[in-house]
Amino acid sequence: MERKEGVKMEDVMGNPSSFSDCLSSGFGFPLQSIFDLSEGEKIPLGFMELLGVQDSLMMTSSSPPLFDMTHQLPSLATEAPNPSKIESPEVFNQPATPNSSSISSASSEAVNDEPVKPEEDQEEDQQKTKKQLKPKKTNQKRQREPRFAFMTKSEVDHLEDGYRWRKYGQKAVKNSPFPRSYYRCTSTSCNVKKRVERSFNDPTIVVTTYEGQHTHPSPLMPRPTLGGAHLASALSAAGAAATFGLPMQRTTTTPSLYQQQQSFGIGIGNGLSPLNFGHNGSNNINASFLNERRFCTPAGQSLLKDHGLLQDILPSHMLKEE
DNA sequence: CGACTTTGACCCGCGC
DNA sequence: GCGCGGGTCAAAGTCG
Repeated sequence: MERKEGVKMEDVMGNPSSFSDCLSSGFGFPLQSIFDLSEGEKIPLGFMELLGVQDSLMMTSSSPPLFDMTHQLPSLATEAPNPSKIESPEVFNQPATPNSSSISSASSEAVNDEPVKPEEDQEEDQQKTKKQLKPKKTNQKRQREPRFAFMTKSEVDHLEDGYRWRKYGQKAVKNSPFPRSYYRCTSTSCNVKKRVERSFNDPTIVVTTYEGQHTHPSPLMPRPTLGGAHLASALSAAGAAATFGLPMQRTTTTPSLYQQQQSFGIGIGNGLSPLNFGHNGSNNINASFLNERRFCTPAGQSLLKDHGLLQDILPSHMLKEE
């Protein structure tokens, strides 16, 4: 059940227009252009499977939109590439508007995750590190941290997110010319990982998957001051960002690149994810943000029809909303 | 010299 | 059981 029951993007997105309506209402400005998929067109879905995404749904904004969404997003409309550009749907089924946004999700492969590993596990990790190739316990499945994935339109692979990451691996991705990179938070005792890869169909889109929760504040930047109409969503994203190290817009040596980034995500997670984001408590905001999402039922309805792990994760009353 | 990246090998889970 | 693909490790190389 771990891999097979991934929620396809079409399930997540449901009716595209409804989904965009949903987003619009959530963000307070039109996003239609972003999600304006022509009928019959497939919605992104490969990513979810690719990411092993499953389970419940949450959405959050992150990254540049976090701080300047009104400026960023409308520009997306004009940037939307020609859908006819899409190729090889059998491989990736890239969104019709690939640069439109980030679709993210968090899986709940580790429903019982805790931010901090128990001592036993830590010892085990250490042992594993020392005796890397030694046999592992057989009856204990490798537990995965909850994951949160999102797509970001960016020309740089490794988005600055306030945390320091060490790359520990890179693998070629099947059916994709772009490799997947594996990063780990450099902070000791922080076991957050992330994977970064480019969309096969739209190389300008970077798919970032965070796994685990930071057990420490960002070493590189203080929590930004947020305000204005998008505070709620911004904070929501900030909560996720704080936890997962989502890219946050900040001044860098390549500001132009970051200005091009556009992302927000649909977190697909277990009970933990949306509401339990953040190690230090932006939960309420997340919750309210999610409530907004929750009542955008068309997408949710469609989503919920795909059962898989969702049923296990979403509150029952959400399931009944269809 | 420490931090980080690259890269090939290995392990593990899953599907057939 | 076998093969495939994803994920991880760690030695070697690179960079500042």
